[in-house]
Amino acid sequence: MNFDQLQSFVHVAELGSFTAAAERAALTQPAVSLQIKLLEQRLGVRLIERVGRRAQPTPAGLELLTHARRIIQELAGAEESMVPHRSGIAGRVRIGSGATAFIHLLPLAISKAKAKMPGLDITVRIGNADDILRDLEANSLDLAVVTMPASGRSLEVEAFYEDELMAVAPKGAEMPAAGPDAAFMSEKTLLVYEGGNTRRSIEEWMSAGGVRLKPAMEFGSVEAIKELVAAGLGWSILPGLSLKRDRTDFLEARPVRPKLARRLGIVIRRDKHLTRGLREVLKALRETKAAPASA
Amino acid sequence: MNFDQLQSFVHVAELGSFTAAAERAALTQPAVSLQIKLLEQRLGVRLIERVGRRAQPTPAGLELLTHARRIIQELAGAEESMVPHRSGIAGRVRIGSGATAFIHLLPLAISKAKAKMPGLDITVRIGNADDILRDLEANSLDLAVVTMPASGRSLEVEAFYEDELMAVAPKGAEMPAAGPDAAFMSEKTLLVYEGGNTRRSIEEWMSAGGVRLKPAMEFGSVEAIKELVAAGLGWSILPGLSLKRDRTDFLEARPVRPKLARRLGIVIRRDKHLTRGLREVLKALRETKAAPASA
DNA sequence: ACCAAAGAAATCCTTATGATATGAATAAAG
DNA sequence: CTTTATTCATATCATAAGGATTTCTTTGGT
Repeated sequence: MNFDQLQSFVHVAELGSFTAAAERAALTQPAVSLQIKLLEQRLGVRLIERVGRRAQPTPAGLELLTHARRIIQELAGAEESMVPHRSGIAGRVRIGSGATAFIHLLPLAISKAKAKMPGLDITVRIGNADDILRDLEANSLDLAVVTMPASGRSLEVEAFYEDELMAVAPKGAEMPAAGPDAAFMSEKTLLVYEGGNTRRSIEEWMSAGGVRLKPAMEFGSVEAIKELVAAGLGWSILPGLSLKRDRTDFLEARPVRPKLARRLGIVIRRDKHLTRGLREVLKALRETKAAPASA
Repeated sequence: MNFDQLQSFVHVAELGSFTAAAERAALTQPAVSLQIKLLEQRLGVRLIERVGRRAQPTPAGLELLTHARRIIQELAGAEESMVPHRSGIAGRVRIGSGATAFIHLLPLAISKAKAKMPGLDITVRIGNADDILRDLEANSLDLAVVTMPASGRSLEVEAFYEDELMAVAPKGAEMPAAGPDAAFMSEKTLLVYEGGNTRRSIEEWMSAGGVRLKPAMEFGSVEAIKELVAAGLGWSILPGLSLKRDRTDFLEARPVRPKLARRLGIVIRRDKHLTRGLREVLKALRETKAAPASA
């Protein structure tokens, strides 16, 4: 049972002639005869009544005609619906990211990609690196922006942004000009972001400085910590990214000594097919790297 | 663009695997790979994302999936619709009916239709009017015989049989010669058929007579009620149809006053194509109307 | 104007082969 | 002793070549 057979049948029924139907389908007349014959065999029903030189649908043919027309129309609709996808007008990119990277890095990149490709459908999932990477491996995400290192052998990591960690204090607090070191920081009331790679980096940095991290409180939100520090409740060590934009008039920030940075990476599956939308987003991200958070 | 290709695509998308899809279609895996590839080439869109050992539909694929499913379903419908026409004489008519109408009206009509068309395949579904009509609209039934009124804009109703409701009492009970009225009946122990249009008619009839229906017991089977009345457990009001045949020697039956009848209708879909089998059954039914339950 | 038969063309399927990812088992390191 | 790399076996999809089937055209009836 073929589309061609149905199409030919419709033509024959409409035109009342095998020859005319053949002509319209750019076929020879015997080909059409055969198609109808096969269709009739397949369905076990006579579809076209050959009387004299007229070809006329039987009752069964008449009923099939309505079905066939609908099927052909549906088919055209299916084809039609693929056009936006074909021309690269439509697309989808599912991004996973940590909260900080998302807030300060992705909006610009997303808007750039959207400007290039208005039909692009971008979704973002915020989560911790582990979950994000698991989803990436399961291919329920197309792209991730997470703190390195990112494990997983099926994943490809591209260094993307170096985000220096800063000591943060309330405005007016005194801070060593060369930057506070681990010993200095360990004497302050520390509000720390809980969990994640960033937290681990800070712990290692303090260990290297000979002291242990003794957080006074832990929070799940960098934004919350910023507010608390600004209100004078303690010090913190936060990603520079999160300090670029606002609250600078209530906060004192300086790079720690020795320098400590977390490196953000763009992660995709090694075998991921790069759609146009995905390429646009990647390009926009790499451009953002050059001029970060300038918005 | 082939049905097979679409079918394979649907299978791959649903099963998430080329190999599994191949197995289901009784093909080899490369055949399925090729079909998908050709389909993708034809449409100019990537439909299945092959990532790792999993296969999942792209956004374009997801959209095509809905179309493809519909097309395949339409095709099956087309094929199905040819079955009644097949081999001239064979066919199938699916009838839905209430239990009473079925037992006393349909057997005769069915045997008549079968005599005319021995190859005809007739199936009957018993149920309440609502379910039957729903199935009729869904085209999983071809014809229904139910108590009117039958709602449904896509349905065509033909009045078919007037079935007088009779007061039924155990043999020997005294009954007004002109027929019992509502007041009279309300003093008896009443066994009533539960639910349905017939029940509603009786309620209205008693309301019109100034009394309320106070059933002693309700049953789901007219046959059961007949037995109980015959056993002297009470009175009832039943369709005359159900009293024509048997048990007359144990039952006293008389039309109620004022006369009360339920009207049975033949219902088909307005756009239903009349196959020969269906026409035969309709004809047989209309003949039965003239000489009801004489068998 | 449609049907039938035979050869030609195209399509489609299968077998065989290769590449890649996954999962388990094993070895190495903190 | 748990965690992280490495290795190997296995499962999956892609590709290529050969062969079988289908389908079309040509030619000659009815």
